Amino acid sequence: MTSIAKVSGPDGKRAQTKAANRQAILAAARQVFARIGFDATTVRDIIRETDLAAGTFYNYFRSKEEVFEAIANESARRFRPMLQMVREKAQSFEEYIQAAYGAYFTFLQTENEDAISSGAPHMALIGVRVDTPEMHAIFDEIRMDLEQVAQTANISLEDSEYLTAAAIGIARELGDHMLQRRPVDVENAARFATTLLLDGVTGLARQPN
Amino acid sequence: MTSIAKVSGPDGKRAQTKAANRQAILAAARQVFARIGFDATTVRDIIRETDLAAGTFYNYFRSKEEVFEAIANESARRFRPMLQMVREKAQSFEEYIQAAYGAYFTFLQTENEDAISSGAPHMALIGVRVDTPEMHAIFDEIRMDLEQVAQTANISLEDSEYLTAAAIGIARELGDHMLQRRPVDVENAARFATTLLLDGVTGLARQPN
Amino acid sequence: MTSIAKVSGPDGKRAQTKAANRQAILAAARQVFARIGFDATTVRDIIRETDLAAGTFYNYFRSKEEVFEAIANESARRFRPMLQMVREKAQSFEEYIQAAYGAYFTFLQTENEDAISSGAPHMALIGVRVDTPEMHAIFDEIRMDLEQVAQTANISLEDSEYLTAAAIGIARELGDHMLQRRPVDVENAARFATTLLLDGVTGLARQPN
Amino acid sequence: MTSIAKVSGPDGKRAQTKAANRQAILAAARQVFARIGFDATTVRDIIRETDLAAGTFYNYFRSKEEVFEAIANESARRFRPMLQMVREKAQSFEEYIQAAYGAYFTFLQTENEDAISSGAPHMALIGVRVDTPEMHAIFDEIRMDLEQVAQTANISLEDSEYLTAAAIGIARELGDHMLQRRPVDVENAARFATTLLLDGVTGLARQPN
DNA sequence: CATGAATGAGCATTCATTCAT
DNA sequence: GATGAATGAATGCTCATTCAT
Repeated sequence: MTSIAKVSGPDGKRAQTKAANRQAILAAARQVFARIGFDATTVRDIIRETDLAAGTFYNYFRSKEEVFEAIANESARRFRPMLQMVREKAQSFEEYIQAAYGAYFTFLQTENEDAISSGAPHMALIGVRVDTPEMHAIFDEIRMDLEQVAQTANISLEDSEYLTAAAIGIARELGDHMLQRRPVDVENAARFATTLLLDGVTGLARQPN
Repeated sequence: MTSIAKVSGPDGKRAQTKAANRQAILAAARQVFARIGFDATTVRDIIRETDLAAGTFYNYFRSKEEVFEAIANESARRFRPMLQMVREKAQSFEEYIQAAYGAYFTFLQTENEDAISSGAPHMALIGVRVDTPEMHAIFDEIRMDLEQVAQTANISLEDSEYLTAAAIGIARELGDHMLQRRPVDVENAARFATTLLLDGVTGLARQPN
Repeated sequence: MTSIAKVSGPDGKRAQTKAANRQAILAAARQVFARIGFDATTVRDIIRETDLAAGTFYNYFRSKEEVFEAIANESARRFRPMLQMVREKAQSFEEYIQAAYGAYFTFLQTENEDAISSGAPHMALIGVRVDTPEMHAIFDEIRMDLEQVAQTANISLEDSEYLTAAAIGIARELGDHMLQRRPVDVENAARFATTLLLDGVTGLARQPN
Repeated sequence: MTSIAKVSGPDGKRAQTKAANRQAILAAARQVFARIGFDATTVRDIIRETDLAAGTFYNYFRSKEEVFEAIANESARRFRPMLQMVREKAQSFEEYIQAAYGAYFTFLQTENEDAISSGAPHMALIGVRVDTPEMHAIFDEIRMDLEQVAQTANISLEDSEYLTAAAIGIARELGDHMLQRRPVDVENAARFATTLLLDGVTGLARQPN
């Protein structure tokens, strides 16, 4: 129950209630998605987690897909600036990778803070792990960044796709495991991923944890 | 339509029918899952792809989840021997990695052969990409294999989990992209993954595609 | 309650039940349409008048529109042969008109027999009073028949449409009133309509009821 | 958008607003009824065609049925004086019929002027074609007028109901078709209906269009 | 065992109506 | 008196599952 419907206090303006309700729905959706997964979630599940009535849902979203997109886009919108900052500040390929993994894992931790403390199982879904236009844009950004170094490193452009895929695969899978550990150690995960991507197992052997 | 039910011709051997129907359902399920995805699939969708009647489904499976598990376990059961062979034949860490990625990508290609030729979109889901007990067993096997080398390479045991995760992340993501390319180039993907895992970008730069 | 669901007697074959259920739905729909009108009717209203379950409706029809069409087409299919017989037997324009009105009013009475005895208000809707392809075909038939005489009577073809409209208007409105009277006097209504159409008020004045 | 609500300009006379809003709702309702039909119309459809808010609707009407009745009654209230004038001026039965049909078809054209120019499909519904007390009053008036001549023409009183029904049936059906023609020829329709009612097909044959 | 129609719970969605502002 | 968001009953429809044949 997260809604604040029917706020009638001194500052309970219409607009505030409306925004609050929207947030209530989003919050409820996040929770339910995390708990039972997107596909299993019904609109009823979402509003049930709320003080609102069934019909009210449709004053804010047209479907659970739309809520999901809103959540995902919101995540993406929050993540992109971080990535941009990383790109702008990075002085070398190594730095870029290091900072990018750091940003992603930090972001992942932040996004799932609620889920982490409550122990919800599906949390990894509520990260950056979806196929939204916004998401694809992010992945393309990463790919373009990597392409630069791919050329520098004399790796044929054709495989920049594979390299991006691998980098993301590492991020995703490692991220899932990182979120399961207590305490959640962003630093360690980022270092691990960076070293692995740059130097492989060979590199990991050289600088043990 | 893959079922053999109601075969009453001269060679309509009754004895086979039962096993054949089970296979018919499994085949139909595989197709539908690949076409529209697991969650969108209904039991009706599956039996419709069959000569069988609705009720017959429940003579073989209790739910679509059970069919899915059966498919997944079947995949796992097919993949495990491959992995074991890889482990037994490998003379070094490098060889193991190389052979394991080769086996996985080959397996992926084989499993999705139908989907590949028909251009179905959800094929990646029908691979080894699920959380089944059988699946976990596979991942644990891999992890144990990697742990050996982790020790050898002087990487702390604590991170063998991360290493496994990363290796699997690379396999999954790279596998998805590999399946999208025409022709599907298993060799290339395996080489790429192996090199990256062993030596990282540094290694890739040394031996371009 | 008109359904015969779950007939399990000695002759209770599947096929029979199925046909019976279809008829049960049609009968129920006819009743409800007659009682509260098409638009006010819901699918639930229809099945409630039945022993069947909600979902069963959709085993037979895709929507209430489809039931309605089935009813209307059925009516049309029953009426057309009558009209054809009329056309074939008629030796003159007068005979055609007389027989056509007679056929229509008889048909109307028959169709609404249930409604007449139960006193339902919307019965006129369940006659031939709808816009179905089948219906239009009937009206076109009538128009073509009338066009023949229109030429014979030296009335410009352009107005055969008006003449048909007028003839039908008389039939409809008179039919409604006929159905309200007790006893329902088909003979009288047919004679009245025929005389009016042929000779107008002038004619009516000459041969009072 | 026909409402004048929220006019706050220099000439925004408050006093008019209330009456104006009522008219705005009526006008909007007329449009929507004409466009999609009464049953398909929702209160929301009506207010959406307005500058007003959803709740405001209920300050003026209790339901769409009430709006509809208001429209119908308004139509009736506009038509009755015409009919009275016809009755008062008519010197003979023929003149009465002629003038009455003329008045009705003219009225029909006027009422549907908007629909005619915009090509809306449901226009015929928005005429005099409903069962309202006001409507019945009109029909009774007509019937009483006709009864006079019925006696004069030596037609038994018992059938004045049928005669009225027939006259109205002709008017309705002919009216529908008249509205479909371009240009809408009121004169012609009135002459046709009059001749038919008075002398029937025999009469039509004598004075072709 | 196979069949396939019946079942009825459950979901998405709409909409008239209310009511705090 | 106007506003427009909230309400929740009502509807169409789907689908897993059962069961008589």
